Amino acid sequence: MHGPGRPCCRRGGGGGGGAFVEPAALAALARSGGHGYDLRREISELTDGAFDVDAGGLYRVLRRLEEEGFVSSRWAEGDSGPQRRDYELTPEGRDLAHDWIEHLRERERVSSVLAGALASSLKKGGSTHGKRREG
Amino acid sequence: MHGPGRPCCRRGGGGGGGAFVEPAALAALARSGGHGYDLRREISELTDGAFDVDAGGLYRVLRRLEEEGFVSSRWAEGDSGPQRRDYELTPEGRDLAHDWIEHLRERERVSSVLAGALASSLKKGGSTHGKRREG
DNA sequence: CAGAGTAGATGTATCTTGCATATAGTGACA
DNA sequence: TGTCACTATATGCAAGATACATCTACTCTG
Repeated sequence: MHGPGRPCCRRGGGGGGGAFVEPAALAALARSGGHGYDLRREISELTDGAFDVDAGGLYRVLRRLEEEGFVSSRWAEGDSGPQRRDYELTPEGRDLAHDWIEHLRERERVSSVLAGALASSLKKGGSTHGKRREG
Repeated sequence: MHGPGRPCCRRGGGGGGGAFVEPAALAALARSGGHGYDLRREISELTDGAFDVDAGGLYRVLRRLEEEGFVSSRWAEGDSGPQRRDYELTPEGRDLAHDWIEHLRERERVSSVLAGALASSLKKGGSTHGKRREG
């Protein structure tokens, strides 16, 4: 997005500038903790159904986050069903979440600016085309 | 993001849900048209420097967009310098831009909701951790 | 046993991005 | 002339992210 080497949302190549699954997982985790399958519903509720995470992708993110020390997990003890893994944010995870807040705010702003620019230019151009360098 | 097969920002796999370069290019194009190198500055100005596109990536997007019929281009005729390619939005490109507006608005909303959820949960949890189910 | 639902995980294709690098014309400078 | 910087376009490559399909495993229902 802007600079490389940011601790959050920038790990190397590209991929959309950090994307949504990671912060969504963090947000759901910060709200309710628990296991992955529930986290998915939490995310869906948080965003009013606008953002529905792929289950496989969520587990993948959760495990990556754990590898990096941002969440910790353990198998739940009550075993009356399929094994559940309970996730919890670590202090580092909360720091990461803080970084994400700023990043998301900026993304919000960029989205807004871009949408606005698109809307105003399209309105001006109307049905022909919006090139106002028509000498 | 939500459904597959959307004409805009969803072409198959992943990649951040459509990302920013394409809509940024569209926005710059809708505002001023012109050639790629200038479009880059336009994007930077549009977003107050918050979003600086990689030049190579921009050209790549521009060409893809052209392949798909959303922009058209031709080599500029005044040749007192390196060859420039002038880009222009096609009517299809304006339709795509319209789709992007809605998509960006939603992205704006999701970013906002996620940032808000993160912020409020983190505040509640403070230094320990915010596990509690609103109860 | 078959089927559905919960829960977790992996494989793979496709896409996006950032960085490095190549090409090419023009002007500045030694 | 040779080199450097700037404008302008373009490609190669590595790193990451996502969607979809698929696999395992446990439980309950019929």
